[in-house]
Amino acid sequence: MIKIAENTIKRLIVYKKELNRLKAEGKKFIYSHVLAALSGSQPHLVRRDLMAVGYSGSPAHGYSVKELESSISDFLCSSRQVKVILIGIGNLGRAIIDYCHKQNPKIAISSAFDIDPNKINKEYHGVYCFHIDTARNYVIENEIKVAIITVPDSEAQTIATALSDAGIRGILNFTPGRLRVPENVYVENADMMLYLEKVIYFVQNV
Amino acid sequence: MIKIAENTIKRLIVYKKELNRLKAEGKKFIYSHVLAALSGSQPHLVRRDLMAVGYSGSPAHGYSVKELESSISDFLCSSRQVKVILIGIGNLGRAIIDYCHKQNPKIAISSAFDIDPNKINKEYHGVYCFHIDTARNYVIENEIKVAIITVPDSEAQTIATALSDAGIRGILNFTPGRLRVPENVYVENADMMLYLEKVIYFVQNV
DNA sequence: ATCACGCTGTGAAAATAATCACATATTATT
DNA sequence: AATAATATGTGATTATTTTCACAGCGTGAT
Repeated sequence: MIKIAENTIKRLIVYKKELNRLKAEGKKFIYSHVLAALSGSQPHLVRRDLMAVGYSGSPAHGYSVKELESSISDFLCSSRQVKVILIGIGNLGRAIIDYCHKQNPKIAISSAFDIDPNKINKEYHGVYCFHIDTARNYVIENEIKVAIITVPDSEAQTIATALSDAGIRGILNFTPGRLRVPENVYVENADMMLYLEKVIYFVQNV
Repeated sequence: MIKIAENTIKRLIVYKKELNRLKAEGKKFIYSHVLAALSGSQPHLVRRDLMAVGYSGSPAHGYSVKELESSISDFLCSSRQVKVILIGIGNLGRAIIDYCHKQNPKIAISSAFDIDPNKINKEYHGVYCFHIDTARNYVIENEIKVAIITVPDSEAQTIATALSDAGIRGILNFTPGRLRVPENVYVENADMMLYLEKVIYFVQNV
């Protein structure tokens, strides 16, 4: 497989999101410069990025919204549906369940896990919560590949290790600490404080 | 001012976080290769990034943890303390207030705003919540420069426009939509669904 | 006092990413 | 049917970012 730049992936995900919106609005075709404007990108870059996807538009109408959306969607994620688990039913965990629920039908949070007995055996926006100790088996039995970690900092490494042992392949980590995981586990750190610091930097310095 | 790459900024923020942890652990000195390992970076890149900050280490001991932390901190954010407001007391808003509270003493969420009467005039982790219509005046009177938006999608653009008019300079947007704001307002989009899609891509394709 | 070691700081090189520029294609118009 | 207008797709170019490589320095050992 040809190597695709990480930035290209990030932009493709944004294009896809915009295309979905356009599709819902009933728009049929879109030009690279319009998609660029909607996505905070550049027309040249949109076309360059789409080379990776392999979808071709028409000089007359631009890209078919529906076809391009489905091409990018297939490129980014070949499976029909991806099952994800979430560890840690705090405010953040609940926000994510709610959000995912309405946002992307291709991604389903199939179960949640927590250590607090008050949270276990309840449903949150349709997602059932089990005891955290059962997560390991759940991952094995259901061949879960991706987990979202929204537990308190102190628990993060323990659960990351357990999940890695059970065969998880990707973690979205909302914890501020850096997780030590095997080489073959991809970790994306989403430390919200860091985003805030970035905003503050650009406000003060640009 | 010399232009600093956005990636450099992101890494510096991570270095700072790690240095803070090391400081708390009582570590006095650190080498570039250790800091790199802790931050998911490379020794060369650490040294290159630190050129922007202008702090010099010693070949014998590496960098003084305390001094380097404070140099990066000053570089990223010169003010003693930054006041930030948060719009939208949902699960996500509460999670952020809680998190910010314990994470970074230099950044303070000075007030929160919501439209729901049940949430107004209450405190959340010590942050008082006002009616959303008062946000505009609050920004003007307190010279607030940075806002966090965690309202439902449909409200985001309205509040972003109001805040921009009131003189906000940076927005951390947790809403999936792209905000239209004046040129001089910096927007950082933190769409959690996008991070999740990124993880899924790398799990399936790398 | 001298030497060896291992680090930092940085110019230079390599790799990567973004932009340009234009040949090509498609449609609407005359 | 020919022409004009406009957008795509991509080789070439430029800009940016990362990595390399090594001089120079400070420390501890001999």
